[in-house]
Amino acid sequence: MMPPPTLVAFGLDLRLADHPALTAAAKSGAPVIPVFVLDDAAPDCWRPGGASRWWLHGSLAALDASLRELGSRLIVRRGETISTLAALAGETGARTVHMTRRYEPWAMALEARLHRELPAHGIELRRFGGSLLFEPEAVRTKTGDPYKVFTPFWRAALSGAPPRPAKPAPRTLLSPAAWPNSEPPGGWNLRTASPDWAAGLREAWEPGEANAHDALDRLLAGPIAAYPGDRDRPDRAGTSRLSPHLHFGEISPATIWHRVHHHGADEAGPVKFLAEIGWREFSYHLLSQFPDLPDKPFRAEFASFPWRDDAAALTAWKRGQTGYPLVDAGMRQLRATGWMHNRVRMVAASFLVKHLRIGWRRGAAWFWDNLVDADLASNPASWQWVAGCGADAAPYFRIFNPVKQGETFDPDGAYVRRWVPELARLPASLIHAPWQASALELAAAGLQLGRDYPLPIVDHAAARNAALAALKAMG
DNA sequence: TTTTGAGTTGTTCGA
DNA sequence: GTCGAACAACTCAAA
Repeated sequence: MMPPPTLVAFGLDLRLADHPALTAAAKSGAPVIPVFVLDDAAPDCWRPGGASRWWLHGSLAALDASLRELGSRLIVRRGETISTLAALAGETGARTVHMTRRYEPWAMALEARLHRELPAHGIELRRFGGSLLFEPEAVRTKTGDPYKVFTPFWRAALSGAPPRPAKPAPRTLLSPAAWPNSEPPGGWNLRTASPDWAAGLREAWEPGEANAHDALDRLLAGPIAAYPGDRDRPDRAGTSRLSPHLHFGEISPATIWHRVHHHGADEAGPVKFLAEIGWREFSYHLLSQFPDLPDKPFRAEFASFPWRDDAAALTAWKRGQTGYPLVDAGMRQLRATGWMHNRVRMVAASFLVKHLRIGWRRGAAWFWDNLVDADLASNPASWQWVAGCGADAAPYFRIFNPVKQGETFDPDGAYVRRWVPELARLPASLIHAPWQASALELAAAGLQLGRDYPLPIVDHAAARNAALAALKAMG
């Protein structure tokens, strides 16, 4: 007699390799029913934005295809999580649900409810790690408090036991006697056909576990050696581009950690790259300890900061029409590809928060809707860091100069030329500050400022001084 | 309890 | 053009 099947409820863990919840189900000898429940109505659930939904569609399709190679498949259902899982258990006779632990406040509340309420349906819930290298409660100061500064956090994390070894994907999965019905995810409208705003996403990305591993391979084959410097160059392919794969759990941080560590544990490139994985860990550590992170400034005095309400400026920022080429290039890259280079994210975010003095939550909301790697830990933690109200935040006088940043990190202007083509014919010496071009130079570049490309919507020096004054007044 | 050293990513000014 | 100092003071984490 076959034991009752186990439901493996997928979330942000859309992979087969190094998936403790799946591996445990496979090893138990019971049939495995992989399910994904889209619960858009869960309270405060931060439903994925447009770019994330596009990615989710592709990632679910890839997971289903991988499961079919093992003779299994992915069952997808849309609805309230608890009743949907209970219904599936009723249809299949399942008595156990496996899932990977999550750390978003709404997800932790949902898991607590599942833990409480599933037994009434005769179902046992088992939760597993796998989305982080270190569980948040495992990294504590000597007094037992959570860390609030990155460097001691990461030092303490690295000084303990190394992350568990990555598990291989299960080689076989037992099928149930009969598969329950699955909805066609195509009917979920995760990807809208018209208007086809996703053309740029398709060109830039391919979701799925295999592509996540390809991205890691590419990093290790070359860019990792020059990572400490090249990661800051938006005109080069110096970053890993792993963020959306990691967000959706197509690859586990433990897999990354061990492969990078094996590649060169003491070299500057691997150390720096793993520190970026560390920032992801730190953000989750913060979110799990301070669930208000997405909504409230970590430093409470910022609650009274007089953010400006300037709809026209906000729109100009979103559209990449601020008149500052590096900011505009980044904002257009975001809209076109669902991603923005990290260095440019800092500059664009700083511009919104300091030059325009528009609140960080407005910026975070736009990023949430447009990033394929939109993440409820990293996104608000990083915005708060830039705004100066976060944990371990930049000092208030640290205001990025978008011209200087462009000249330093995009010295030839290649990045700006790519994303702001109306400036493409300007020489490198003018491309980050086109308003300094003479009439002759503008004519030679076929450019009329104010018509083809905006004049700066604020003056850098004046905006900088106003931000410094406002921040000083708050303290 | 008190003390001490340190803290992702910058800019500007004046010598 | 290059360099060091100033930009503030505070909080965190460990000794």
